[in-house]
Amino acid sequence: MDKAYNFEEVENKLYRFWESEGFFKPEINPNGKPFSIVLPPPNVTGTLHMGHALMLVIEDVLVRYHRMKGYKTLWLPGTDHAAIATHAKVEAELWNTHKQNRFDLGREVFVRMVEEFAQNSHDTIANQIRHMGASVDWTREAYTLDEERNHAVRVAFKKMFDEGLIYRGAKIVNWDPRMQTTVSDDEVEWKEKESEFYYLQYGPFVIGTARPETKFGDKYVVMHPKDKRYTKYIHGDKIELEWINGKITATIIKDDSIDMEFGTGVMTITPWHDRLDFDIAEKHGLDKEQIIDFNGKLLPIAGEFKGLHIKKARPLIVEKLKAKNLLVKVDQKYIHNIATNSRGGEIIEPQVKEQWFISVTKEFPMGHSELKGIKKGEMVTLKQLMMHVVQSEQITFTPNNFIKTYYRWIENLRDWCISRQIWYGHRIPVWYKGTQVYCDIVPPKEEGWKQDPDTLDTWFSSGIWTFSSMGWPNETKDLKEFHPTSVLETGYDILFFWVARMILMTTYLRGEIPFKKVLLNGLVRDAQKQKMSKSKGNIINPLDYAKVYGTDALRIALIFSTAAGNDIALSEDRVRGMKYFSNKLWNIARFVSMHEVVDEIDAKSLDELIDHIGGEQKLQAADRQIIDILKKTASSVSENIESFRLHEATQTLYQFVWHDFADKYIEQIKKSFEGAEKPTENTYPQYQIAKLILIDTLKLLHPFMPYITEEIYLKIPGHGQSIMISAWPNAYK
RNA sequence: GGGCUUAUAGCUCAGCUGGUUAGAGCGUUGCAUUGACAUUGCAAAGGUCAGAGGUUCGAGUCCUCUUAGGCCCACCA
Repeated sequence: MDKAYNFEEVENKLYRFWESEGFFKPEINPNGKPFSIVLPPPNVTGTLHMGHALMLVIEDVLVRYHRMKGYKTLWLPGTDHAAIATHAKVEAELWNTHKQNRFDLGREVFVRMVEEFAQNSHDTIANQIRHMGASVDWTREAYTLDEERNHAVRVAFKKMFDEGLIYRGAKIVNWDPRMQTTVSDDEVEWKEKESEFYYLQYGPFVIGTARPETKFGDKYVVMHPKDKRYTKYIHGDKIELEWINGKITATIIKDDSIDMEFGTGVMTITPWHDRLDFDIAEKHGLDKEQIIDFNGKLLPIAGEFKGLHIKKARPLIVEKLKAKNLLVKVDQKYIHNIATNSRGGEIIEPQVKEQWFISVTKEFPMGHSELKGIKKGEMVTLKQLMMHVVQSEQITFTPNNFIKTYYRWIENLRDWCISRQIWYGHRIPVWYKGTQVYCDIVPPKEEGWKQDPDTLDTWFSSGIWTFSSMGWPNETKDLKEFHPTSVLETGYDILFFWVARMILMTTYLRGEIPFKKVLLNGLVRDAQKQKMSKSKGNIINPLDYAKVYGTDALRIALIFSTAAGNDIALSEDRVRGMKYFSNKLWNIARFVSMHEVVDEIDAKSLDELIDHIGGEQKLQAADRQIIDILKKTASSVSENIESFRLHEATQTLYQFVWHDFADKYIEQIKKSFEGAEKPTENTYPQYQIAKLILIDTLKLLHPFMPYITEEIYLKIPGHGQSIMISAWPNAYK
């Protein structure tokens, strides 16, 4: 063996070897029980980050372990078109380089541009996945926006449309005036901001607002029915008052959603541009008027301010209010939260707009059901399905405290707005002709139908990923064999976005769960526990570490020190330490292979060897001891992997390899042969014991450090075809 | 406002269902060693397990409260 382990050379060589031999395919264990994971498809928005690396490692450990245990193991790879994220990225770049937006290019040209970008990202990402050593079955790769998946999306949409779960409605949505699209509640990011807070004279009342530019249409004044200050006003009373652009008639509304403690306890409402106001208006059947257009400019209702952008209009409006003596006072340092689009950063302007929604509270008769406790024909809602499968423990969570978070999210869940006005994504399979609406998988044959211009929220297609990636709606062989999947492993930050949506879509569309176990990993932070972000400049490309210390070192460093679900502070020291560990392992192998086996027996396993020498009692004390520790290590590693305590498994292995095997056992062997020219086996095969212990150790380490273990394994005389497909060492007597 | 979560050696963290002298990596100190490995070995220093109370034969581990962080959700006109 070479003096040093050359990981660069080995990694490329071995990955190609594994892949070309078909070891990543489930068919390598044709008769095993199925074990399946779908890779959370990375967004094609650029390159993979450390979080992806962690995800790949955890999943690869589970997959390699099960494969060695003889399971028919499928790890299905793919990438996600990520609709808005990819679209935003390309449009931003277009603006930076050419000062153009998508409307300047037109739909077709722009989409082609995004597609090209997506393809490049895909290629980079696929390469990175390979570098990490991920044993995914590339022959089954899928994309959330390829033709097959598009078909699946249409089928899913149509079914939900036909059953009335997808509906079109004018509701208040989060509108991004710059990107010209709606975004879902989950995509809204709230940012704290300090601004002025104005108190305005509204007839006999004083009302407070941070947004005077929305107040033109305010003709309802709302107070709490129990507020003693306002008992003389009765619900429905009309009062005349002077307002920004002249006299108006206001109507008194009593509603208990008003906070009596806040300000004067009185407010006016702007139903078109505020969710709470919208709800109050809906409740009492009040008028709603649009004040701001979809570009953020004031409409004719604003009178002289018409056509002005709200940012420019505000100071002018305040000035006018002041001149009219309607401005009572201004608080300067009012801190409130403003809604921004997490995909672009623009301030969200709530708007009432016709959009497509999935109803989570509408009752429908359950279709085909393999869910425990829910029968076909039973009336259910999507919310109930989502709750049920977790409450009944058909799906379990690790760490399980996330269950509570999950429940709370569902309890507060509103109908899911699934339409977007961006261009990159699955086009909504609905066509219009006059007032007619047509929904189908294929366009209507007659002329004159126009397709809905909107695209679907990216999470719609990711929601069906566990089965669309296996060929649904066709009942494929894979689907029958591998669905529901065994484990869904992903970051806890997309619990709502993705995990919950998959549960929703899968229980509804297939009447089964998407996965049996959910394993959530934490965020990878830098050594100072800072979130990695571009603006902080502390992003580490996983491959940078892999290049310096080897992929194996990076892999085991990522899982060595942190329990599932906790955030990881990844330090370079840790990765370097793990490189030293690879070196240790390499040198153990060198030592063991230095000595030719000259004994009459060349045993294939420790059991065989022990039998040969006449039973365990014939072993020397040191040998018996190390074999004993190995057995304990093996069973604890298996146990820890199965219960997702991967860090425990690696710590146990580290301890065993370095401190038990190398420091104690091998040092002891060296001593026992001290002075000898060249150690020989004689009658007691101690080097064979060491070799066999090494082989089992390599196997136990293989899921974590696939490359170096394989490289050593292949160098040991009498090895098998590959450690990847060798049997997991759990069968000691 | 609601929920989750963290506080263990100088630093970063393990410690699963409560059970003998609390562990690892890095760092620190001393010694050794150059035929597997200096990316080494042997040894050492270093912790009132945030604080208070409780349950228990026994608590870092369970319960209550306090203090100080972190995260998520809701969103205040």
